[in-house]
Amino acid sequence: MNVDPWLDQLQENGCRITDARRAVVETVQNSMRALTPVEVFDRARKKYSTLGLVSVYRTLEKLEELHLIQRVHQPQGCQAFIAASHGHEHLLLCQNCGQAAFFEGDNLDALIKSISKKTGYQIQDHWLQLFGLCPACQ
Amino acid sequence: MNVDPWLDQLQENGCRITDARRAVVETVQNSMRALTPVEVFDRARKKYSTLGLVSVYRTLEKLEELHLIQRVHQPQGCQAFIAASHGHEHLLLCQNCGQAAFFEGDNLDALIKSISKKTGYQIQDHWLQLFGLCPACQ
DNA sequence: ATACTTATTGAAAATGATTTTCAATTTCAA
DNA sequence: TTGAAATTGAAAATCATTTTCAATAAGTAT
Repeated sequence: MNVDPWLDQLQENGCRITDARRAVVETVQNSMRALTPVEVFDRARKKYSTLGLVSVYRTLEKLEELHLIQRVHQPQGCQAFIAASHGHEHLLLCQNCGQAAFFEGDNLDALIKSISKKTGYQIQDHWLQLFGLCPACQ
Repeated sequence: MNVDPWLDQLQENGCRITDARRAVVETVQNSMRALTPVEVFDRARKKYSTLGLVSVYRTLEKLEELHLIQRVHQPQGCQAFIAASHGHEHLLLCQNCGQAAFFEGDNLDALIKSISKKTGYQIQDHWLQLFGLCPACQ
């Protein structure tokens, strides 16, 4: 089997393990911030120089399907990906360096119940994201 | 002066009021859901048939600068715009028909303080968005 | 090890969204 | 009414992403 759980998951879902995939997986896993496809491409190519951008797109698509990575929405754009949270966690992003942290412990039940009553909407899901400065950038 | 506050605002910021801008402004104001540039174009062209898509992009850009409209982020995409909220309000979106409602009254101070302490981040801003079904779609 | 089926590859072309360029037109202040 | 400057739509350019395709490589069966 593989050393890496993401590669395992890919393999279990009928994918073959290739150098291109290894390079993309490793690049995303090693990053503290969300990366765009081109950023993944540039970083991964330092180790695997013949990598194609198309393979980056395809691998990111697979990883997103398997919920191993998730898209990060920001005012500047929504093309970047980061290793996915486990369970119910939300993102906290540094507006200076982009460093990402997850947190849990939001309790929005009371709010959601109140909004549901006021608006008549049946609420199914929520997005919460915090922006600020990481310790190093303050 | 103009009847419409958005047109007033545009004018106050050095813009000229044209039929193209009137058509875009009216279209966005009359929509209960977020619209993409192409959707605005299609709707607005029913009243103003020579409108160009480029003018839609340009007018939306101006309206966003003036905080009269805001971009709406959704799993399916982030190209749509809606009339902006006034003050501190968040979006509630119907996942079936797209109808949007704003709500206020989130109190995240306790959560934010706690996350700030745990992570060391200095928190400056937050995004909160609810998804569900509007009364008509339930 | 070997052969073979099938997924994967990178390059190039195609697509789709958005931006820029430009000459003609229109707004609005003088 | 006039004229400077903003705005227009069309076409071209750009940028991100997807599709197509023939060559290659992974992994299963032999």
